[in-house]
Amino acid sequence: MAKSEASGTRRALPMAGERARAERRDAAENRQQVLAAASRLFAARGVAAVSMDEIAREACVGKGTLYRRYAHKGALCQALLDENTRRMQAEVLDGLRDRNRSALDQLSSLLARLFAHNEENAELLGAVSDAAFGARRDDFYRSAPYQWQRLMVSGFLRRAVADGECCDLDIDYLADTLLAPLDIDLYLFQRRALGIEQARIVAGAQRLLLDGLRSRSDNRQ
Amino acid sequence: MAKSEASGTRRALPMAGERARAERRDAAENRQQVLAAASRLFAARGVAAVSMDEIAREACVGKGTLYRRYAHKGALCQALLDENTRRMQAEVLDGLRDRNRSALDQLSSLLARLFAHNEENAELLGAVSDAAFGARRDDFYRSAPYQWQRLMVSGFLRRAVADGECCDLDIDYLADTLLAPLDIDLYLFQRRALGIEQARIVAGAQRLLLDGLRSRSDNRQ
DNA sequence: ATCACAAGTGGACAGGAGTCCACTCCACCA
DNA sequence: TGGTGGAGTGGACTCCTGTCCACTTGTGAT
Repeated sequence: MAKSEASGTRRALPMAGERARAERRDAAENRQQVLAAASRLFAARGVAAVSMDEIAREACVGKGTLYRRYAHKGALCQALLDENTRRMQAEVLDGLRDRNRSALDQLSSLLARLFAHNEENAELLGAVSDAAFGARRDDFYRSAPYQWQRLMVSGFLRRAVADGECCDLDIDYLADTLLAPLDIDLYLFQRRALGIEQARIVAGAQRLLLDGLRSRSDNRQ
Repeated sequence: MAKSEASGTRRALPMAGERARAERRDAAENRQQVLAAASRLFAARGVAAVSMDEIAREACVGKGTLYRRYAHKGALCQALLDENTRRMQAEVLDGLRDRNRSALDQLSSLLARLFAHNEENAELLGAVSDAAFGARRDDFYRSAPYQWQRLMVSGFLRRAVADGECCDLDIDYLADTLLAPLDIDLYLFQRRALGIEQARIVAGAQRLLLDGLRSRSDNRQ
């Protein structure tokens, strides 16, 4: 439940070249309190039913403190997702070692892993999406987890073109477009409202997208 | 600005088999007031900057009245979009007359027309999307305009399979998935943040999706 | 014309998000 | 070891959404 950034270390910005001061001890404690409280309340009553006020109260912290750390509920949910996100990323990176697989094959696996991530973290991902509106419309697309996905996809695409698996592609456009079917709102609609099982979704997406990318001799225009 | 449902007719539910009473004259007037006020304020200051309170005030109507008609700001925006939506639908239906074009060709045109619709109505579509969160998560996917799009797409897919343009497809899954790249948040990100022009988006989507659908002899699994 | 009642009205209210800012406290430096 | 500046704190406050409900009005039936 505690994210690794917060547990153990006291550094706020572990990046290279930091001028940042150490995170204060009380601040670090409060950060823990907040994440623990949120995770407790969410588990008990569901993300949607818990207000930021309540989280602050449960964490014995003022609202200002809560908002200083997490600009909105979506950011807090991102933080709670952090551990799962890292695990997923590590798994994907692990699969990358197998140099025998073609770029498109690996892209196909990535998609499967990302759909699984959707399935496993549906509620928090939904909350993240809920918070992205108005001025925050593209917060999601600018977020680190999404940009990581985008980076992976465009890497695969570049390699696929280099290896002659595809004729040339508009990679900058496609990177985001290939990820579009993963949209959590769409995914939840297909899973829950239409009752389509995860495996069918993954298979459908892989077939559509991979066939759409693959080189073909009779490629018009 | 006034939607046709409200202008001229006084019937609230023009469906067959209606037991519904006529819409009261005062109610009809207020409906007009509300739409006019909203359209005025939105034009002046942007959708996001206008609150429901203000719209009610500007329309000389109580908040209760406003909410009776439009459950939330998103629904109001849908209503304002109505006229444009109808026009777009009529155009698409018109293009359907040309019986010489293959189903996939027509699907391709549909996509182009839908992207244009996105472009022309970006702000209101964004507001509709903003309102769809939490319990309203899939309001968008259940809305009449979206269901119409879905219907068109699955119709084309069915015809494409029947005509042998595609080998068999998971139409129920694909109908929504083909529409995923039209997601207004994604579209706005690509247009504004990435600076990709509309034509490039349309071309990219058409190529990816249509090639993904088309029958191919070396089609694995 | 008049009546009964459903439809329509509007403002008070509840509750949540997010801001603001005067105040506290601690990590670092000299 | 003490002083200090900036990070951290918390709660009052604003603004907004959406609900509720007592009241009003128009409509179709008689």
